[in-house]
Amino acid sequence: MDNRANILHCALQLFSEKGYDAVGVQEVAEWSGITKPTLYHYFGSKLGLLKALLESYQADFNAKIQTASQYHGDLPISLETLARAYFQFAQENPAYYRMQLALYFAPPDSDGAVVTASLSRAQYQCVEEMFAAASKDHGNMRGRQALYAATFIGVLNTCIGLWLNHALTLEDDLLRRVVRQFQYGIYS
Amino acid sequence: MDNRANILHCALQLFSEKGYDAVGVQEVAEWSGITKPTLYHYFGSKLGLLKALLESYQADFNAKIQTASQYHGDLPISLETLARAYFQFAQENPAYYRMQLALYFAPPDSDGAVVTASLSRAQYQCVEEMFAAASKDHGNMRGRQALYAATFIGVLNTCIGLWLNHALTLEDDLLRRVVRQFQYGIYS
DNA sequence: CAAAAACTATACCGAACGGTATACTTTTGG
DNA sequence: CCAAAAGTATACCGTTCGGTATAGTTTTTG
Repeated sequence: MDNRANILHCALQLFSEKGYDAVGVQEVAEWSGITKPTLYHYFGSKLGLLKALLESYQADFNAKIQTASQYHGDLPISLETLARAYFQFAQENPAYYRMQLALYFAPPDSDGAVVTASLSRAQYQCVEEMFAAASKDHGNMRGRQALYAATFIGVLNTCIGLWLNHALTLEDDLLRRVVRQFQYGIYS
Repeated sequence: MDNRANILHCALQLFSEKGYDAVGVQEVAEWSGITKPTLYHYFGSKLGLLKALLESYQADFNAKIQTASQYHGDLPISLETLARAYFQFAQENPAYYRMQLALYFAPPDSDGAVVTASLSRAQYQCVEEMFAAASKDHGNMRGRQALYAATFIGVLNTCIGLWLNHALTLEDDLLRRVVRQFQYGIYS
């Protein structure tokens, strides 16, 4: 068993359930079945552990969003593809999504928020570019790509947040409804 | 100067900027110009301090949302009134709103999330009841009050979150646009 | 005016914090 | 086969954590 991967896995579980600040290095080491110097050998510091964790997942996530946010001339299809990518990633990595969501809304001076900021910005930009591309076909959207990107991601995150707290299920039915509601709102 | 109120004020600033877990009791005491036993005299524990802080603000906030979420037969007006109440409270209490937002998305086993849960549920319920009342006049909405409440609050929180990070301004223009977009999405 | 209640500070508790110096074992490469 | 590099553990560092015992000072109240 790979120690490094195992530490990352245990850290993700703990961070996502209790929060980065509330989890001690000692605790991560114990859950991983190793000792602190081993953890420090691989990650250098507690913050280094968090960075490694974020990078290992976010690279994959951002790549998927990048692919899904390509605009091919049909906005409804693009929105649905994008929403599906978000829902699918969240369902495949619920613990990570929970942690990422908490870090995104974490206080600005916290360690977590600082590290997360740049990673989530890249993703946000992909979506904004999709709306910018679509606005060529939908004149009345012009100049509002940023707001659309933010609110669309916001709605998706709202749904995923509810799903993580078992307040709803991420069915295909919900996805289509949410996308349709958003899309009709734009056309107004 | 009232010590109790002063401690609450300083705690709010620190919690909202650095996060509940990352702030020590000692730190709050120093900023407040008092010592730890004084703080413990008033609040009993660190968690007691957080509870007192939440209750002192949330009572006011929930009352305002309760008032603003009354449905008087006109959904567009209700939505706008409600959105205005959210924006106004956030603008009047930016530090508190930042903290409350962070706590809402905090990991489920963290102290903050447990304390926040019940408070935010009351508010959520007000909004859901508004949509339920409105669905009598809008048949096609029936059965989706919960989803509408969640996504509407989600959009508002998205906007407020962006405003807190200086990514946009909460102008009346934005408010009307967001409300209109949401409302047209419903009618679809 | 005295006694009880409320308030505040000094000094301290054990535990946990993030992090490391040192040494020992295992693996790797010439 | 040996040496260098990588990996791991024991034991410890100083600091800060949340919380408190005790005692002194105000303020309120009978």
